[in-house]
Amino acid sequence: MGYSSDEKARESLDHAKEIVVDSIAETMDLYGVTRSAGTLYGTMYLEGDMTLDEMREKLGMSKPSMSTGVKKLQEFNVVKKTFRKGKRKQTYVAEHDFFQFFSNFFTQKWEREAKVNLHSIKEAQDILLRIIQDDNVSPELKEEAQEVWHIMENSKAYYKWLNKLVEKIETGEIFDLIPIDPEQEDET
Amino acid sequence: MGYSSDEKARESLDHAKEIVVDSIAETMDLYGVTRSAGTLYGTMYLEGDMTLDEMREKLGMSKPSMSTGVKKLQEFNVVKKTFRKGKRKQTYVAEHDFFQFFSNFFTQKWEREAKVNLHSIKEAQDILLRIIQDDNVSPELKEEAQEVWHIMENSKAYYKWLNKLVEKIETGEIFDLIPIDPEQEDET
DNA sequence: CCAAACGTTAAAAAATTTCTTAACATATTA
DNA sequence: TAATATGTTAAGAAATTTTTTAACGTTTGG
Repeated sequence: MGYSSDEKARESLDHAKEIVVDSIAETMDLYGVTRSAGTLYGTMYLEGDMTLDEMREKLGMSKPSMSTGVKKLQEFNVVKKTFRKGKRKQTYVAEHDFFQFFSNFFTQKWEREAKVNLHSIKEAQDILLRIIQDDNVSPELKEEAQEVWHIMENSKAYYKWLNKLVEKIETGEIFDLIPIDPEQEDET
Repeated sequence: MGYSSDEKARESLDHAKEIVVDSIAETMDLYGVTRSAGTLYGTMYLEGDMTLDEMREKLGMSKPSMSTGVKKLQEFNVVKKTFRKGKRKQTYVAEHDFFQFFSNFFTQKWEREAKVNLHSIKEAQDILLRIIQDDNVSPELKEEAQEVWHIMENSKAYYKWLNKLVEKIETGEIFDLIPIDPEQEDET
């Protein structure tokens, strides 16, 4: 009894998962993560911890693809290795707290942005200063150099703010400033 | 007098700009914007308003590339059309307030993320609920459906928080919560 | 200590994306 | 109104990225 119902239900269940996994993949695509890595993350998010072979089977892709996909997700700090008792194969688990995902993903990028750009600005401003202080350079060029110098100088405030934002997120202070809404009652 | 100095100075100045433009392009690459669009933005940021032909010449690329590049940047709300007096050609200007850039760029993505995912979750949860309430489905499958339902339910809080964050940024409240550091004195 | 399993790396193939050339539509000016 | 300038679209070419197959080293279990 209910055997055929189970078959249909299984199909529905998988379909429901697919909808959300695709949605997660599309979202990650927005931020420059490839769709397949996004699908991988989404799948692990809903299925729980998985081995490379389980991923391969689920996504219908090759094992090296899974391996490199997982590696990329690990770079973003949203997937970690785990152990499954008695199992020989390595398993991996997706960060399933999206707040933590947000934190790990964006702070890493913003930190890098601030660092890289502040460094470039320093380098560029040094060059510009040498032009500005060189008496053999025409006033027109000096003025242009000064303009560019100022544009760069002004942008520093942004990168410094970005670093502050990163800190507020890493310490969790951000959730004092912008609280997470309390959970609603379950409907089930 | 100083003519050869000017030539060298011009070269230095351009080099200084390039360093920062490259840096900006690399940063935008981090967020999934192509390097050429990033370079385009960075160039406009330092050079001021430009026509498509000026971009073409500066970047050494074709005009249609410039056209599509600008269009993409407009989608991200970081480039706008402007008018240059007496000029027939259309000019474009890059958002040169990085705080505004940040706001325009990320709130758009986060808004989309929240909308797309909340919609998918609704759709998926409807399907899952039908399984859960179907008496012909085996308890094992029901339980799995319920587990997945809960995972999805829990994630809603994140998307709601994301919408709050977007609002705080759009209204500028975020800068009350995380103030921009006061500018330092000029060194020139 | 041998054999099989596992995961990664390397090279080749496939797919996608980006860019260019060419054609087109629209608008401007003479 | 004709001729030219401007920007976009479309189709093809080029380049890059992603994926797979194959080979390799390492580990584990018999």
